[in-house]
Amino acid sequence: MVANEKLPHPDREDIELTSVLFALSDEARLALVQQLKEGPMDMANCSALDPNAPKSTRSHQVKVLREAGVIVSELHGRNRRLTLRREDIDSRFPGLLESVLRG
Amino acid sequence: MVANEKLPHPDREDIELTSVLFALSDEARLALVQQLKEGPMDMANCSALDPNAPKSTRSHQVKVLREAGVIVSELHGRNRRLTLRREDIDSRFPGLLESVLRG
DNA sequence: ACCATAGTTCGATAATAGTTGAACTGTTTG
DNA sequence: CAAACAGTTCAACTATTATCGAACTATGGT
Repeated sequence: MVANEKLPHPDREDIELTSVLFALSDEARLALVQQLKEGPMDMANCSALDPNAPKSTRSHQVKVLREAGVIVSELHGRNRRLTLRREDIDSRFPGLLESVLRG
Repeated sequence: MVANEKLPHPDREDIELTSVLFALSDEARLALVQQLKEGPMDMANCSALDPNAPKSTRSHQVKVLREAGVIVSELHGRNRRLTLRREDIDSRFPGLLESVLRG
């Protein structure tokens, strides 16, 4: 049913505040999240992920956000489609995303 | 007028979101901030700052929060009185502290 | 089947952060 | 003024993160 996952994502109840705050405490990662507030987007199309940076670097930046539970990264064609876990974060930490996405 | 300061604090407008998020992304520092939401408190009385830890360690933990603009550390007798910069943070990033202090 | 695309993973290295003891600064108390 | 108190600063060390090239994996297109 679900697109091939393979990459681990924490369950909603396992999302930790400190991990989320850490993931968002980096300019590049924060910029990506800001971009994703508009809606899901393929990694390849995210201008927030510096296209000049090596792909291993971009992959790592996405990984930190994924492992913290901030975004979902799912296979979509031969791309990775990134989606902000808005409801999960809102449910765990009401108001957090809203305030961060404004900043 | 103001108690002897010496330690630098960023002006309100210089407080950066990523620095604040980073400062709050550590368990020990977050616990201290949680404690300070009740009101100002002297370092020496903060149970959130592990009393068994060396004072250089406690001093460093406080420094990160101070330099990020999360707390004020002012001389008060021979103690340091720590105060959450609630209005400054609220003004810069509305809703952020409220959501973090609940988590 | 083959090749290109879009990533992931691994291993090495660089950069940033955290911990701590020792020496130092400023303040209150005797 | 001297000792005690409360912390800061410094320097060395450890630990965690970030960056990046190279090899690998999976999918789509021809």
